[in-house]
Amino acid sequence: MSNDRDPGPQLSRRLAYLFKHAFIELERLHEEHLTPVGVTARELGLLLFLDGREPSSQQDAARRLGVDRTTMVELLDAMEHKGLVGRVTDPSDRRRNVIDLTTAGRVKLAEARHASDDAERELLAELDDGEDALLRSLLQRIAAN
Amino acid sequence: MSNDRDPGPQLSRRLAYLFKHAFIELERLHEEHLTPVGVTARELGLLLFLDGREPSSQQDAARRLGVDRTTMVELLDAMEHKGLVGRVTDPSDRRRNVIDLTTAGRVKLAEARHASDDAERELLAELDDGEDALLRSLLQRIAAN
DNA sequence: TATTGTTATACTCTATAACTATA
DNA sequence: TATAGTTATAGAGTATAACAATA
Repeated sequence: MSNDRDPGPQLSRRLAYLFKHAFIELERLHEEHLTPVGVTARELGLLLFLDGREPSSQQDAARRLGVDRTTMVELLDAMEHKGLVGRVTDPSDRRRNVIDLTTAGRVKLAEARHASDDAERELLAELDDGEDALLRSLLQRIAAN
Repeated sequence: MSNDRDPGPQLSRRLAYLFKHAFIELERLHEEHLTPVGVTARELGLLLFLDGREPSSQQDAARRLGVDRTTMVELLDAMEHKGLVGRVTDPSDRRRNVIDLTTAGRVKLAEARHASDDAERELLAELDDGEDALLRSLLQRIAAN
């Protein structure tokens, strides 16, 4: 009996299989490259979201990142504990917490972004620069619809 | 406050975001198109795996589909109950179950494959045929490495 | 009355451990 | 002793419900 993981051509040529494979593999590469930096992929997502943007409430951030607000609480707890973000109650609406990047958060973001770039390059190692750009533009058009 | 789900350009141009979006959206489209057919995406995966292939043991199928053997038990329970697959104890090793597609399973596979084709077309609606083929070949090269 | 952040609880999905029958 | 299938249990991850503070 073969020990292989190949599910055969009927399945492995399906778009769902191909996207799942790329997604899972890129997640694995991100974990590999981000662990030494000390942030998770989701934390990098929030850092990228916060960078170069108006300060945002927790719920706005949660909505835009596609997590619910209870998950956002723990995510921010961890990041605040690491000193990457700060929570400040909005003076104009004291129910809201405004989230902002700390200086340490910006430094960590730069590191994490480089780690993510490495993960992307590793996934696309077989593609040349033109193919890399082409893939991104096709994916962006899919996401835009 | 905007009600949008846009996480901003810093994140939405990242490869991880783009792949995740395509993957999630295609999953959603599959659920939409497969529900009327009466199979799940994972069941379609197993049908595709079994089609045109030597009969396979449960564990071999599980390994190749990337699920563990306990999950395979419930998956096969459901499919056997629907009459799509049969379990036959292997005469040469009575510990093993050989899984085979029933006639009803082959009919259902054809329906489900069409539904999946529809889901793929809907995801790639913005792309022309050449771009569709290009995307698939790029993804296949990524998966092959 | 509605909304934000929070906490506690429930649910879903998958993995782990343990059992049986076969080898 | 080891492996295939099965079942029961545990764990991670996420969503739902309920609560206090504020609007």
